[in-house]
Amino acid sequence: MTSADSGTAAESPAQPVRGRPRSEAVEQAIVEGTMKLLEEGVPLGELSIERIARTAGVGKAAIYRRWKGKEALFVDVLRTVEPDGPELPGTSMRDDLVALLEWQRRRGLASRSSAILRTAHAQMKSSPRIWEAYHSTVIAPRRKLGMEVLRRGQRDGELRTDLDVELVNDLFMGPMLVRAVLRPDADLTEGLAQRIVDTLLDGLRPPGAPSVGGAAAPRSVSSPADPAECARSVTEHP
Amino acid sequence: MTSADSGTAAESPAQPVRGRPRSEAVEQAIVEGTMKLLEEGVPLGELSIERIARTAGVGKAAIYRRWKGKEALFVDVLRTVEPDGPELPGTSMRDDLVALLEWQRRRGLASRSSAILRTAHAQMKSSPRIWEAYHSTVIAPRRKLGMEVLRRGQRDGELRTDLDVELVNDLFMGPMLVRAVLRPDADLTEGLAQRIVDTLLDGLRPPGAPSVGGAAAPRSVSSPADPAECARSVTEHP
DNA sequence: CCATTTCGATACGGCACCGTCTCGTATCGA
DNA sequence: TCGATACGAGACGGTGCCGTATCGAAATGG
Repeated sequence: MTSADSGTAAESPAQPVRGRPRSEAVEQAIVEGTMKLLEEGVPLGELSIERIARTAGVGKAAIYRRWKGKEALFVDVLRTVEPDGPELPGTSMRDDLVALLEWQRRRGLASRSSAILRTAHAQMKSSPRIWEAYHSTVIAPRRKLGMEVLRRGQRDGELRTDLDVELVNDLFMGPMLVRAVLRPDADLTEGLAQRIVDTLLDGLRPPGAPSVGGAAAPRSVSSPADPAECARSVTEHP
Repeated sequence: MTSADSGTAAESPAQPVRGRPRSEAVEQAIVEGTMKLLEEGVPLGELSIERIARTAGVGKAAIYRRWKGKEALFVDVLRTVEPDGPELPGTSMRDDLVALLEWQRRRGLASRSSAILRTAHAQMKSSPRIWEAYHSTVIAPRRKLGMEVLRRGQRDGELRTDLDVELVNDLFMGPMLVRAVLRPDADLTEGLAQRIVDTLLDGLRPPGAPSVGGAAAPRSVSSPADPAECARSVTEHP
């Protein structure tokens, strides 16, 4: 994708590579060294090419030969470290959601992924390029996956159809993301994914649906009687 | 309270201040300048005493006279910028939760608070002192407040008693936090707090409990018998 | 009036890093 | 064998920041 060149480049169709080829081992050492530093909690601001070169045991030139600067390198590392998305069982929306959340939970437990995740979120405000790369390669696909699961759930009668799937997606992912990303000391015990999904489903499942727990009376949720007159009452704050 | 403590000595009980007193304006200029830089997205790693002094229009010595270093200053800025917690209406658990989430939403919309919040989260991994200060002065009290609201809700029959309040708290706060803190481009439209709380409550409310307004059907959520209650359904979603 | 302390400004030596460039060596294609 | 390129190492001048010190000018109390 964008800027792909900077990445593990060397994809030149017709290239009469004349001299010594670039060492793949050096490539890996650089990325690995960067990840190691990131894992140790070194913020992006304290990362320097010289320090990475020292850690990786390579010369500075070897890095500048491949990447334009620290930022481009970081984007590549971001893409490299990202684990593959979870495999969805496909048996039901509920099971798929559990799988998605369970994957997030494990990811939060992995220090490598976790630390880099944090740094990425930290820097995205100051560096639109990093945020752009991270969003398009990591967040967007995962989010899209969640949406599809939810929409399928709506078709199959596992999820109320009167709700905005964007919101529902955040209702499911939010709690786990907060624990995995925002709070380093949070509880991420086994079974958390199921608990979240099932607790939420108890209210999200449409009236007559079978599955885990029985649902009860029908409910009509969002049909405002008269928006005009009840519009405020909660909206004012000094 | 703002300033004048934590960082440096300052609070000496009986001090025969002999010479020229420290200017309160200088104090404010320093904190204000730091906030301005933080707002602009400058990460903590790129913040320097010299840059702060330049921005604030003060001498470096004026800063070193008050704070031990960049970290101590940042902790003080953190405390200063943090807005007061929300006032809870106390009419019901549901209303209190809406107030809590609404406060988070507004906070997410305020660029100042938001940017500093992000930076704080970014740096806490690498700097335990900052995380400690931020956690004890900001996160812990707010979290405690949420817990109390939920426990009171359990006592009053507004919330199922078979659920872990820690988890429930994350179920409520997670979605809003994700949008406010993690995703800079997220949707934070008016009425989001109500939508989250009510959608979740539809499953969190114990079986036989009456709706907010009381009376009638257990689960008929939005049959607005009470105008104060129908505010939740105001969504104006694009 | 004078000692004391703060003010902005700035000079100081030191340090880490920047990005480029040059070594001597290693490794490829021709 | 030879030209080209990559390798680690590190020299190079430049930049920005560090934390301290010093300056003359305010501002306070005794």
